[in-house]
Amino acid sequence: MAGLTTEQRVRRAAIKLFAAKGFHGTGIRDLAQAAGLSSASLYHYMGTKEELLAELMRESLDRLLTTATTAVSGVDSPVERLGRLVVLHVLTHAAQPNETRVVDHEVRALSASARREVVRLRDDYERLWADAIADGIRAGEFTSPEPSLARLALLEMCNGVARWYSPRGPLGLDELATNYAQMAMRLVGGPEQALPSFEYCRDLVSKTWNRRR
Amino acid sequence: MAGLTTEQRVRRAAIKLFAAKGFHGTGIRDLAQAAGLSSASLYHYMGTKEELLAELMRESLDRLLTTATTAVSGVDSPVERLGRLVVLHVLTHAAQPNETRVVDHEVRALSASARREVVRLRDDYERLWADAIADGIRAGEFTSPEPSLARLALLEMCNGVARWYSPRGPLGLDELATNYAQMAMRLVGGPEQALPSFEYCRDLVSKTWNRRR
Amino acid sequence: MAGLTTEQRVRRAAIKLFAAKGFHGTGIRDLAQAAGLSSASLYHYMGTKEELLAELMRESLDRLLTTATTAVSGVDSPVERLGRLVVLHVLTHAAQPNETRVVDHEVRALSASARREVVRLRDDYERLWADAIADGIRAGEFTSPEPSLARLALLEMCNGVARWYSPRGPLGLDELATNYAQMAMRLVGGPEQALPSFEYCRDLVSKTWNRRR
Amino acid sequence: MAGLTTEQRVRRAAIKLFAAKGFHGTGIRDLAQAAGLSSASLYHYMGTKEELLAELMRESLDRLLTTATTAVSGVDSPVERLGRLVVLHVLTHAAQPNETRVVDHEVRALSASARREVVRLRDDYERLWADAIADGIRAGEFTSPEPSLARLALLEMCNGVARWYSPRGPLGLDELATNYAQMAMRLVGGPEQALPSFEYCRDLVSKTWNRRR
DNA sequence: CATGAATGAGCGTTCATTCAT
DNA sequence: TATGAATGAACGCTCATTCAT
Repeated sequence: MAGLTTEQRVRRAAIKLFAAKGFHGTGIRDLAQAAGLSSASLYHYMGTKEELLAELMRESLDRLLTTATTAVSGVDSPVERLGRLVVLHVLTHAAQPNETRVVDHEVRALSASARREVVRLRDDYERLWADAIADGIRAGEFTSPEPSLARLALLEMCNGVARWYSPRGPLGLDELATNYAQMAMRLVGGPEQALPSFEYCRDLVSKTWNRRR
Repeated sequence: MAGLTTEQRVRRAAIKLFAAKGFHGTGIRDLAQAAGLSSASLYHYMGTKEELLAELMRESLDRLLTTATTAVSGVDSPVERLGRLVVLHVLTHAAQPNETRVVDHEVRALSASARREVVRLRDDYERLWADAIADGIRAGEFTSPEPSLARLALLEMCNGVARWYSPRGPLGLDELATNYAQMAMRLVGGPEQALPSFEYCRDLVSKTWNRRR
Repeated sequence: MAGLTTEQRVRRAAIKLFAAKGFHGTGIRDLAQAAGLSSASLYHYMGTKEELLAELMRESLDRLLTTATTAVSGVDSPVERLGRLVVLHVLTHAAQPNETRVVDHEVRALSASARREVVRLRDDYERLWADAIADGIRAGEFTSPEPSLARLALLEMCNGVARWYSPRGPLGLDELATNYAQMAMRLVGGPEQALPSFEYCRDLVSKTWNRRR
Repeated sequence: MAGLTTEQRVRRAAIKLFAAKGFHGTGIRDLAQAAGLSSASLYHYMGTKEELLAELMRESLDRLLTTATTAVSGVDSPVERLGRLVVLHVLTHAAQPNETRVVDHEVRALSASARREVVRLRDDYERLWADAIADGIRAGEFTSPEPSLARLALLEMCNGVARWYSPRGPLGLDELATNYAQMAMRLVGGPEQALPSFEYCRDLVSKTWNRRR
């Protein structure tokens, strides 16, 4: 925990606890204890508990969206674009499972207005996937009878990684990502040997998440 | 709500609310109101809130496991088995999204002992998938470099259905299930034209879920 | 429990539980279970919980007062009267410890009006002791500088029996009663060899408590 | 109430209410009101209601045991020892009737483990009495056919003081204590003119109870 | 910055009691 | 007689939040 500001410690504690026990299952006192503060002091570093959640979610989605936009912009090949999206998504979910779980599970805990923002970010992100799939079909590289279904299936299957992947397990990040990219390509009927550069994606993810808020 | 016993009304209310707001986000008074009772009366029909959750989860998983076991037992072809599992899973998640969401999201809210039971049921269920995939690979019908990854990817992708499918949307249950079966076959490199009987699976699911507890 | 009416079972259960856990520590459901009834059925045999307590206390005190009045009326000797009071009191407290404990501990749980009745009965009972002591002093058989103090000391010391006496312990009822009578005589400076008839008192107590309500 | 910390106010309120209405008859809201706090604030100054009770009882018994041990240690004469024990006990029960009533009445409300501690303290205390009586008999100064009975009778008779003594009544503490010492001596057949120093005992009690926790 | 103190509101649960059957 | 069903009120306790210091 050395080198972290108190605010960062609060946010880390929140992410960890919200991921592990849920937003409603995490008390303000749990948070305070995990951050090494009194519960009163917590309020120097956050608004309400719900505002903290909203911030964390917006930030996580922001990073994901930014990274993905960077990765696919200017890339013509839909195959390459979809491949990059899958690998980025999987790497992010494997490397930041707590952030990811919070984003995926706690939308319902947000107030209406915060939820709207988050949903909009999520929609923007999913559009990148939808576009890659649609372009791939148009270009004759993918064959999906129901492109929306494919998108949803792909996203859910990749989200799942956050729920079970462990760096102490048998699979390295590269194998994990490559396998998922292959499964994704198969799922949309694309060329499965055409996989994106793992190193490129890994560096992109790492750059995004090491950048301090 | 006609024709339901009070206990059933309580359980339905619990499933709906736990699915919508989470276990910790649902108060006993919410539950009572949704069931049309006072909060004191609730306790004629349940033990503690947590015991109610545990019962609901066990029952849902029990049904899923029973249905799936029925569907695959005695079937030799791994392709047919996996196909049926996918269709059953998708139909169940589309038709009973609340039960399913609770099962998938609220394991962490269970006490240690209840969690053990639920995890065991889930493990039994996943074994059916693992066996079908492993047998398919052995028989040369599937080609998956990492069978466990394939199983996890398939399950997560099918779970997702409960989060977004709406019977009022453009897709019917048959299209939904058939598409998922096709995507699943592609994902494991199997023969995608060999799809299981939708009617058979639909009847099985319907029989399981119409049976009153 | 054979041969008891349901009402008697209820009263016995109440006495036992009120003695063991206190009036406020005993729930209506405890009572029902101990009496072998549903809590609703209980109300066929009692008024409110508090009325039940009041009845039990009045009845116990009534018996004690009646027995004691019988034992001392027409007896001239204050020594004999005080001796009988001590033996009766001790025997009652040893044989009916639950009734006694309730009477001694739960006055505060009564409503004002019920408390008044109970206190009046108690006062009548204590008057018998006060008279015996005063007469003994007047007759030169007792020497107590503060007769009220002696009365209170005697009563409390005898009440204590209900808190610890066990028929399975080393002391029989006769030794117990005789010893207490001796200690009492000493305490008021009376002739300690002049002890009342144990058999007479035992029979009186036994007659009083075997009489069904 | 001036000069008291909030914690002390809470404890005083608890002692007063537990004594007056019993542990189970006292609600957390009663406690809060008597202490001048909200029921939530109460929990800054105590653990659970039951832990508060246990603390209060342990502390009261601790003081009693300490005072009594001080008073009798190094004293050879059993007559003097028993006399001091009686006077200390009576003074304590007259001066701190609430503490005393709680200790004497609410043992049953304790959890098993707290009860064990309290009973052990009580046993240690009663041993001082048992030793004084046994030594007195051995020395030929007391004549008690059943020493245990004498001990129990003495203790109960002295406990009673807390139930009725009022400083606004006709008796001063000195008369009260002296009379009880005399009655006690008579009860065990000891020399009743040999009474312990009232002033010594009064100062000891007062020192013990004025010491702030 | 940091926190002890404080609280209104609410938590899950149990209370004593009633009543239709 | 007997009870399942029902409930308003209260239980002991924790919640997220504020604020004076």
